Amino acid sequence: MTDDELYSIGRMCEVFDVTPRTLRFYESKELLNPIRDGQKRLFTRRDRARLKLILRGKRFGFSLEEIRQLLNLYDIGDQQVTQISRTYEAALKHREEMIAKRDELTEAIEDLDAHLKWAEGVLASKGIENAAE
Amino acid sequence: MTDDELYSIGRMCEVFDVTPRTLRFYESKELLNPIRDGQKRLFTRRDRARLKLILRGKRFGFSLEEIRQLLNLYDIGDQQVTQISRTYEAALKHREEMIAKRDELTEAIEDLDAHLKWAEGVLASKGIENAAE
DNA sequence: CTTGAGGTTGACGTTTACGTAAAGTATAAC
DNA sequence: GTTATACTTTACGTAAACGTCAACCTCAAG
Repeated sequence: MTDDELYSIGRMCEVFDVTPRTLRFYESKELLNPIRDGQKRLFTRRDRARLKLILRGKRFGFSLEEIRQLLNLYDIGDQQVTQISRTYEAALKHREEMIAKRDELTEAIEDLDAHLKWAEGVLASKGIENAAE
Repeated sequence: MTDDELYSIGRMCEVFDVTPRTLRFYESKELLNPIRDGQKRLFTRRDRARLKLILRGKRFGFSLEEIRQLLNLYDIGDQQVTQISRTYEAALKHREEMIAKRDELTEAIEDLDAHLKWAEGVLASKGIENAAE
């Protein structure tokens, strides 16, 4: 296929805006499995895809452990059927969680909007008061 | 008004499903300002509203410090105009962040859906294979 | 009066998610 | 050959967000 290039740790850091420490840490936690060229790590397309998912998950407030569970879904190919269906169930739950989170976010945004509008009102009237002094 | 009841720390813990330690910690961080009856804390309607926002913020992956900034918007009444507009600006930025986060969540959900569908396919065919043995 | 329920203030411990040196290796460039 | 660049492992440090005692108060009930 295309894009089966291998990235050095430095390259990874540039592309994803993380530190080497972070990547090594994720490897130690078995979130990434870079191959080796001697000592050096080489990150595959799969590692890059996983890292993207990791960073995404983090932004949503998931812990690395939660994310680790989830990552299994994304390379489900080489698992037994029972394992796949377990992973599948977990993913379904996760999906529910994400949807709930999105709904709550929507609510929070609307909430914030209301307060922003109110603040605009306050700013306007206080501006007038101050201008009147 | 209505609902100006004061909650004990125990009551708060039941209602919001947190520990006393958490509430005291939030107070020490100036996220909550319970009044006192002697030594005992009494949480006002305002504290409850703030706690709700805190827990919400946490679920979205915001740090307590970020949340603290935001909380200011919600009782903006007794601030100077310059302070209000600063708070307002911060809230606008926060709003952008939340919207971005929601969009990304939507993307992530669609992404997950695709993988789920694929997994369904795998499960179906593997199920057939296994049934054929 | 003491007992229990519910609260208090320290203060040290823990987990997560890395940061930050310290010291060594490997390779390409001068 | 040494110098710079990029990387390595090992290991202690740190910030955030609480958990977990220990020792104390206090007030109503038996």
